[in-house]
Amino acid sequence: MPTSRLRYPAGLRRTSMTDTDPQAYEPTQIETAWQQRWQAEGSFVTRDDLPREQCYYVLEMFPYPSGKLHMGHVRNYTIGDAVARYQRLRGLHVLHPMGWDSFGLPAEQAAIDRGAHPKTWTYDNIAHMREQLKRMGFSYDWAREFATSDPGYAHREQQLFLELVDQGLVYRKSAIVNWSTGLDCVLANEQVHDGKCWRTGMPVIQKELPQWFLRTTAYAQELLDGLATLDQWPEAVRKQQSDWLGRSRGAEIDFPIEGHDRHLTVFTTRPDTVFGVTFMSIAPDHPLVADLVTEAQRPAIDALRAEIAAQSADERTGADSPKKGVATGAWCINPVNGERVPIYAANFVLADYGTGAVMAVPAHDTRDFAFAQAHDLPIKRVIAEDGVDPAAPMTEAFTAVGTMMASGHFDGLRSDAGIDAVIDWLAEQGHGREAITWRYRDWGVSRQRYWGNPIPYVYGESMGMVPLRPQDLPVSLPEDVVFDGRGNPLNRHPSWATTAADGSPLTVATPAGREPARRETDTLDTFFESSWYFARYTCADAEEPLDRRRVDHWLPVDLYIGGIEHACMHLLYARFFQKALCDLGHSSVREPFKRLLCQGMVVAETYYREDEAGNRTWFNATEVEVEHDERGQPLRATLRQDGQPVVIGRIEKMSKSKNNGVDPQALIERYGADATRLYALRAAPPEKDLYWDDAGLAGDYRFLRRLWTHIHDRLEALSTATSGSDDPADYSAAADQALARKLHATIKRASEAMDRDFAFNTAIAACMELFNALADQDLGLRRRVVESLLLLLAPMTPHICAELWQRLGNQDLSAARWPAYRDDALLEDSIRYPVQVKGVVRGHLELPRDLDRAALEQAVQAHPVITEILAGRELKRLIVVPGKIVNLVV
RNA sequence: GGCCGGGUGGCGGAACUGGCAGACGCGUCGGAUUCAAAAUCCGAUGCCCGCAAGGGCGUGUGGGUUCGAGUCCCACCCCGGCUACCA
Repeated sequence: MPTSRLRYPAGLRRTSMTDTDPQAYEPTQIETAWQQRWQAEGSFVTRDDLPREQCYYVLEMFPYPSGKLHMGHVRNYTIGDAVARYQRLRGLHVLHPMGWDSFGLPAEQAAIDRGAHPKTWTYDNIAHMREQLKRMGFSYDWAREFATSDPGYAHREQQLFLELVDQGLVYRKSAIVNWSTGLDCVLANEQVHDGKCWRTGMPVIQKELPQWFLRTTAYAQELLDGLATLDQWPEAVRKQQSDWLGRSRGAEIDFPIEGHDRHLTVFTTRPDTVFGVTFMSIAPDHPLVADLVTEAQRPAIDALRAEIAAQSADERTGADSPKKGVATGAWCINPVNGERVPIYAANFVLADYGTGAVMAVPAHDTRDFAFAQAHDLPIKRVIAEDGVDPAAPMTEAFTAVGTMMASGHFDGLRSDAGIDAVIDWLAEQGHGREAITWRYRDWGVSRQRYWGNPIPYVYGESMGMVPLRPQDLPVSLPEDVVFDGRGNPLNRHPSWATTAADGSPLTVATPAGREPARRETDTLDTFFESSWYFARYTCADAEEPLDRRRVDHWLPVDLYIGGIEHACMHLLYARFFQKALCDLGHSSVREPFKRLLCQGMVVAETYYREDEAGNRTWFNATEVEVEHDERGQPLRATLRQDGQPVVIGRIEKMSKSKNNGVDPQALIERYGADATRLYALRAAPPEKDLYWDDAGLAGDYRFLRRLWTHIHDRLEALSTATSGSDDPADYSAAADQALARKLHATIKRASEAMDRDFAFNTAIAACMELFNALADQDLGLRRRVVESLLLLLAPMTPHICAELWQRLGNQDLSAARWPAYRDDALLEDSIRYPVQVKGVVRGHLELPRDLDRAALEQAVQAHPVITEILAGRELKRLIVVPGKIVNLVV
């Protein structure tokens, strides 16, 4: 029979008949009651005055208030909450804050689409999502909540911006920028994915504009070095950041230009090949090109430059875009051997990396080799390949280590050692120097948008750009703005840019008095706000941007949880910011996040139909009926509405476009927050993708209800019994001893799973196993086991555990501690050894635990099980591993 | 192309340093209950052969090391993510 999704579980459907039945599991009632109690008692408000070793700071990446919670949030925040509650049970004082990354473009889009003011829209969303978070039972310290668009936060951020200006970390320059055609706005390099805007997917083009930059590259080396200390970060993130920083060491070499008194300076990581240069490549938009080009070549060069200017970033730098080069007609001299080499302008050379010019060594560089072949340029071998005739014609570039040749007095040197030798020699001769180049660029922070934090600068007619004085802050956004989707609304406001806070005309001081001034209308990239919010949580009430004592008390964050998609954006900006904050005197902790957990995506099945044109209509799982064969394999899917088949598509990340999302609100209403949390934690380890399956969630709901019913059916007996000993030795019945041992085994498994890598899934499985083992054992022991289960599950499903704990007659669960286990309590007197023959298990034998190897071997050989297995075969070798296994070799 | 993950039943996933593969959950099948269904409870469930006892095969593929390999080594295939002319 096909199963329908999102069935009402029986316990909920009967509400009208049973809502007075104190025995029924009613998640909504229990959960909201406990949530109100936690709120009223301020259960999760955190102090700042306890010794740091007794404290724990767990943080999840705060959300953009898009309107309502989605499953990704639910998963992320459930993981964080389970950790927070676990650490509290462990006796630690936990800081677990929440807030809102509330500046950003969707608010303006909503204004354009629906006429809602961005501010109203944003704060309405926050109010709704806050209620959803509370309904999930997350244990946040709401006293520290803020939104980054709050005047208080924005004001202090402007103060920090001015401090960064004083520190020399802010500058403005005209630059070629990534311009999103979707947003009408500049993007940072990190926000361009595959040549497209990371938010809208619209093409990104190159445009020249004056821009504000943060000198992030000043910290490039420290950002790279710091990665080595982040040993509790996933290797993948460290690798991505390291690649993004992209440090290369090599040499800058000056090539005199023939007929000019200037040099063409190149950057190379292979100075050992400098004797093999046969041409030069220069970026077409390099400033020297105009001076170099000969009249004959000018039309061709201009054509190449025009082509590049018209290209999008994607077309220009895509891997399979054709490589084009045009001779400039100019030549330069290789300073190491006096050879004359032509200078080409080439589209694959980037003006803003290195020096914007490259020395080309076709014999030892794959791309130069291809270019030389295409343009019929000479290929000159200067590194001999071991075991290969150096005179033989080359069919491909040799890029590995070999022996230097045709390189003057360097001949015979290994090329890897030659790098340093050539750099030293070039420096002596005055032809070059050692150089380090980074792929990482300064962070462009200007955005031509309304709903962002204004950059606190003004422009005077004679004074030019001037930072505001701290006493002139804050710069507040005007409320009366028009949103029509065309450019920056701040720019077109009639008076905001020229009016001071008190309503008078805006002026700026000059040596001769005051002159009219105009405000900067760019606002800050929203990554700016998320670069220091984790520090502000430690002192959300501080008058100053940050209270150093409290920042240093709580930082670094013990565990930071979020998606890996922020590896090179948020996580790198935040690390940069923390270092800058240190140098501004706000902190002395240079790395903000001690341990990082990147949770996987939430994925779900997709269903669709395709029309003749290949357009797909996607259906939500709630609209679809799936049939299985008798093995449980899905056979076909049909749309409920018309009974006609739909295609079962791939499993993909939940998204609007694939219509495979699930609304957490509906799940909470139907199954409760505890069941939803339990599923999010149980169905996959945190760092792996979570496959969404409503039937799985229903199973978790059933587990909770079984737990509830089990205790209630025995409530009178259990609550009047005294919690018994957990020591197997205190029981005589085998079933009691076994249960006591299993209790220790379960606590051990759960504790290790939590401590090692937050493997909630295995911790929960262990709890379910222990629950399944409950039968008619000793009553006191069973009470002990049930109480332990409630404690072990409390981080995951806090409401039901707190409620049952209390109904058993206990004080508040929050005063209790995570149960302890003893290794010696889980050992049995005898061990059931598997007996293998040629690696295949053929039988078992039960032997006392404390036999040593010799005694064990004797016991094994004498055992009838062995004799039977060996019948007719000769034992060649006997392997006995105490405590593990018996293996017979025949 | 480069880098990083990952391939285990019908599905999600277990398996600490090599030691009984498939814990736990879902699904499926059978049974109880029911006028009937839903819900609930009990049982079975890696695949193949067999009435059964039992046997054979099994952790992407092919080799190797070992008494013993999901786990270690070599080669390859497939999937996912990130990155993409960085000199």
